[in-house]
Amino acid sequence: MRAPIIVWFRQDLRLSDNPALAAAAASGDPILPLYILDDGGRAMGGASRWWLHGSLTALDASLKAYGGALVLRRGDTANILSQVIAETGARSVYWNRCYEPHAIARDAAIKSGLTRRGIAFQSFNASLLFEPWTIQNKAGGPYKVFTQFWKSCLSAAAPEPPQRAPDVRLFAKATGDTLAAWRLLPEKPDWAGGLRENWTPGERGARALLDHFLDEKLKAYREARDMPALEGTSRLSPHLHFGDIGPRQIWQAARTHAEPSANLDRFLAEIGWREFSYHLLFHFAHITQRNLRAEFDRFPWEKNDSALAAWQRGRTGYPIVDAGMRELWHTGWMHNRVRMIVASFLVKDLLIDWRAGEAWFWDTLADADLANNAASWQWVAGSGADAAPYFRIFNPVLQGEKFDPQGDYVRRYVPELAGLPAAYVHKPWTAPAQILRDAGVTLGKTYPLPIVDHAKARDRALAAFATIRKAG
DNA sequence: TGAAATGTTGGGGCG
DNA sequence: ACGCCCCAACATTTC
Repeated sequence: MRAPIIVWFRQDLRLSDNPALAAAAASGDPILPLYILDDGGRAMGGASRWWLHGSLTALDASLKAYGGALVLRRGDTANILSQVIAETGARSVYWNRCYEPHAIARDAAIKSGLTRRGIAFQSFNASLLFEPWTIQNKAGGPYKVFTQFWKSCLSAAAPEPPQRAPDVRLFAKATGDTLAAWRLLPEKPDWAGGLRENWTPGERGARALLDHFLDEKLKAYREARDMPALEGTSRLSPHLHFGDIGPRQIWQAARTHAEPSANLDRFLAEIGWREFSYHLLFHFAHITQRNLRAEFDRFPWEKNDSALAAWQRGRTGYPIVDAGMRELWHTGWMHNRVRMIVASFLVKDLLIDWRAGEAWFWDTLADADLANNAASWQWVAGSGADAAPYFRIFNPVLQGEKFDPQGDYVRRYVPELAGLPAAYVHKPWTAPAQILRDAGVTLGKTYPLPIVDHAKARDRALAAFATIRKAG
């Protein structure tokens, strides 16, 4: 028996468009598919763990169809790899690249360890259309402005077409954990009902969602993408995070499915924002912790635990904000337009540090992704690259009325307001007493009064912004 | 990938 | 008929 190749799965939990797996399969050597759960890094949130369970289940099932099985190990990544190499006599390890700072450092250490022991390794790109070091501005540096970045990407060499799932014929075996033993699913209480109703983790679920989006949604994408009551977006973000699907597959499917159009360009540009986040994180690794724009280090954030808690639980008294936060809590996901609204509210109306919002999203989003999360929060806060200027402050009432005109989104996630007519559903405190009574709403009791006055909060935010602008 | 404040314009009411 | 005022409606500027 020939020595096996370990295919180390990470954020590429799929068989198609998986260059590491394809290369291993092409070698003709037996393949040992391995996934390592390493609790050493930033702890995964509950919704992410739920999703990971589903993706690993699906990947294992796909491998079993070929007569293989996914080997699960838990512990320090480098130690696990050493053990598996020793146990199986593997002579090489293939994987697809990750781009988070800790992953880069970890993988560098692993590579030197493998080199020392004479174990071959190869890494591939499965997760990005344009790897961060391949795109640079005229000065040879990283981009800090999205439109320029994306223009540069679009004029660069086109992404490789995705590869089909290889016909894997030969597997190596090794012992491993059962997935159940990892206890990734919530037990007492089982809060994952909303996730199960909304999502099908894994490669097939991702492909079905993509096809549905291209068939039904793309033609109206530009308008519908901002309406949270509609399913106008692809909802692929958690699948992309775990690698149930890769951006090359989305890119190719979208471009072969649809004629060139503003809708298509806009959709691909959203994939571009993901690329931009990875570009930023790679070149400015500190953005997960620190402001990209240093003048924000002086920003007078306020510590306000009760306001933070009200925001987290969807009890701010602003219906569109509360609907978004409850959608997140219930489904592990939030519509993009609403993410911007709730983030603006936290940072600008409550003056709470974006890092508190980033941490909450990290804990609760199924698509929690270091690059996207940090870059997007800094974008909203104004401290990031190509950021919204700080004075661009969303009015939660106007945003609600503009993007959820009938109030359907609010009614879905804030059922205690469901009886209010559209004219008041985004500002219940302005409703006449009789209308509130008819709707069964008692403000301050069945639904909170606004925890801040937006007009005052806006003035306060502008004043806070002025303090860092003058000084710097 | 805003909103509010301020400025401008033009139609209609009215003396 | 004319000038004046009011104020939507729209545009521009500012935060």
